[in-house]
Amino acid sequence: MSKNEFVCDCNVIHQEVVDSTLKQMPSQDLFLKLAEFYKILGDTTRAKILFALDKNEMCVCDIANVLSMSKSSISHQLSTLRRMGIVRCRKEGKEVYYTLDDDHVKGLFELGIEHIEHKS
Amino acid sequence: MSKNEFVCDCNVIHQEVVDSTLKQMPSQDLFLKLAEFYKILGDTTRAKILFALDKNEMCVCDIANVLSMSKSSISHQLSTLRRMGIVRCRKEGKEVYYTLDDDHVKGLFELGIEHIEHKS
DNA sequence: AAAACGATTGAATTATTATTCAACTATATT
DNA sequence: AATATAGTTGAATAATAATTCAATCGTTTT
Repeated sequence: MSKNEFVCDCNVIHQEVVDSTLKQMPSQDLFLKLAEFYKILGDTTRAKILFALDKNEMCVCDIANVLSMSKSSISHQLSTLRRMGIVRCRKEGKEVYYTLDDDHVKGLFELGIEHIEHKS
Repeated sequence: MSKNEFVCDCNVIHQEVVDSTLKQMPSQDLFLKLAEFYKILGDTTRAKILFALDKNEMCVCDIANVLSMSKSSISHQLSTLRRMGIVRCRKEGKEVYYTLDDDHVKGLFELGIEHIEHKS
């Protein structure tokens, strides 16, 4: 039985295409990891933070000021970026300074800008 | 007055850094467009659809079967992808066939995979 | 050692996205 | 023309993610 009644009620399924595609599909795990990665720049706050950090090392307060947002929300975002290994931080007295720690983010930016320019 | 009391209660702001960064920041509009673009692959459903379409042209029902999801949710996602100019469709009888219509998506994929491999 | 300050954290709230469900369109088949 | 089928759509619901708020931590200053 190749047709899954629960998924779809059609009978035009191109079974060969479906099967061959299924065989080539990466694992769910890979898709989850990819999605996690792309989500990084899929939020303007994070994108701005990363863009800013690409220019200068900054403390949380600086970033909050650049983005005109609360320290807390910036800190939350920084903590997810840190967890993902996209930014690194160093403590100096009471302040915590952040820097970019990933080579692929810049590539993402460029690709995105290319896309936008191409589509408009 | 350079210090914005409403944003942040600290007084360690590195004003030169903040100002210079602000000057270099792209417009809010650009960030919104970028975010919209990155969100495309930031969802496993869409990522899978695009990966599948990169392999073969498929009708909605095929895609639903590859992903084991309902026609409706696939159709919703396809409509946003179409709106963004990422996929194209062609009608043939009752069926609608979709194909990839963007050069940057493949680049995104590759960059993402690179990132994942690098970080693990 | 107390107070002040920069930053972080967890829980609650708000905002945003994805999926489902039911109704509907358009084409094809009888 | 009536019925069936592939796909779409809008509104409702469910799931996810971002921000706020209040409390807290660690370091420095007094």
